[in-house]
Amino acid sequence: MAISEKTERALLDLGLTSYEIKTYSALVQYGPMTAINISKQSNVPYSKVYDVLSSLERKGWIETDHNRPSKFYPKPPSTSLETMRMKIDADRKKNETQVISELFPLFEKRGSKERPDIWIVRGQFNILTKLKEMLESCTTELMVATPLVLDAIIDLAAPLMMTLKSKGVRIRVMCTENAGENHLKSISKWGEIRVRSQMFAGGAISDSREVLILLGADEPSSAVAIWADHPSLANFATNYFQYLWNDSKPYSRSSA
Amino acid sequence: MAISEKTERALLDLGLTSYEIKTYSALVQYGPMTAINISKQSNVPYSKVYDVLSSLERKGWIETDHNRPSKFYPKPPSTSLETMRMKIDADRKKNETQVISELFPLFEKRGSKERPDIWIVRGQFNILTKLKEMLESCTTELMVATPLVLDAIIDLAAPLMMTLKSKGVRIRVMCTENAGENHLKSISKWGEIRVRSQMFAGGAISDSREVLILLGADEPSSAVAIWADHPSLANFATNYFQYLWNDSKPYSRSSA
DNA sequence: CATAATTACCACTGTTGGTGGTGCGGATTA
DNA sequence: TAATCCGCACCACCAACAGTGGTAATTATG
Repeated sequence: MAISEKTERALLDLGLTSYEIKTYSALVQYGPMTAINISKQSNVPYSKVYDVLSSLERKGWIETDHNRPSKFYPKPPSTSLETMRMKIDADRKKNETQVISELFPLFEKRGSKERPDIWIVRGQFNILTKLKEMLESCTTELMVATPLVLDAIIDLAAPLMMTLKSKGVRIRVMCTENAGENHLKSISKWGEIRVRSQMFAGGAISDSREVLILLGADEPSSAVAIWADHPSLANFATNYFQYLWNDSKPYSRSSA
Repeated sequence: MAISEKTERALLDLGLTSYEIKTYSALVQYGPMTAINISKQSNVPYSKVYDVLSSLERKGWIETDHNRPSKFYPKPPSTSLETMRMKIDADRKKNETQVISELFPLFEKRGSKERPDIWIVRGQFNILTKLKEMLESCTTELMVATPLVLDAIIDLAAPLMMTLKSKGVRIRVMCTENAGENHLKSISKWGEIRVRSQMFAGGAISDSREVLILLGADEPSSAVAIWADHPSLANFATNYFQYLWNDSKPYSRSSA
């Protein structure tokens, strides 16, 4: 057998067909070959090999001299992936500007005032987006409680947090004791940290006004959160956070 | 009618179905609505509306209160696009690391020495990738001749060029007189420029050793280039470039 | 409380585009 | 002429989607 099922899945997701995967992985494993040998090694019908090869060349995964018989050379996976990313990003950017230029004016005209002030937000990515919205409008104070520290959140938040800090926003983060040392360190660059042994739900409070409460789920895709702009809910959450905060141990860096 | 064909195409490319497009654009145009009204405005069969709406919510294009009747709210297009980008990038990163971790060792083991030293490179993106490879291995001297200045190239090249310059590489760029002032200015940040009235083909020469010759085409996707590591071809190209260079006018910034 | 109206949702069918799979035939070279 | 190279044409299959039917749940109304 050729490559692991996981890698095959990954390549499929990246937009290769199963023939293309067989062909490329054969080239990578056994080195440059002619079409015939590729067909033998990869079990791709010979009459399809040229379709597949030209498609792979177009997509940037292989190169070919144009001799007779042609030999085909795999590019390094890193190069292929980068070419692919360039192509996709370029296409997407074009689409995005097109969409924004036409739809955003319509959206703005309506105004978005009719939005209610409490929402159920479903799905990890929607939650992250909401969180980002919150961070962008935060001006004086941010409180975060998180039972588990998600890489995704750190990645997303870090740059925004830095700018927040430079604007003088007080940032407090509370996590559980099992959080990784690395995460804590990177957080401590922009916020105060306290740790506690147990925590039941996560959340964020911005300016004691906006609240996001995370209701964890087994799968990230089915995660649910409540976002609210209600003063009362915000007050309640703020109070509760204060209580927990006072009941938690300050975290001090090993280097401090 | 609702939105332009171009935007519809763009949204399709971004992964929405035609029902989803109708639904979302109706929401953007007429503001938040209930399912029934959405069905009427968008001409999506009522019995399908909930499927479509929940799919749109999952993808991050709309939000909903969960009342009876539910009202549905479009998110700003910019937000939707960003959520989408986050999701795609995350998936892709996972796939990429998986692929690299498994395939790159195989690739390295074979070594890529068997590669011939002259190549036909097809397609704009493959050419750009090749160019990047050249830039990365360039150590002392770079010559570029370009009849038309492509934004894509500038974008790609600028950061690399800066590092090249800081490593002491001499960079010379030759273009035609009709090149835009902006482009020339940004190029002049990292290289010497000369302009001439006419030029028939573009190309790049790195360290008088590696050559890339551009054979223009009508469509960018069918562009073709020749890349070579042949000393003789490189010498010929270098000579020719020198001749053209001496025959061209230096470009001086208006601000200089 | 019973009934009608509305809302929310489910199940099925036909179509379509893309891919896997197979055969053939023209072109090129020895 | 024979063998190999290259590519086209075709069919079967599958997943995703447009489109159509209907049913359960909830709410309004007499």
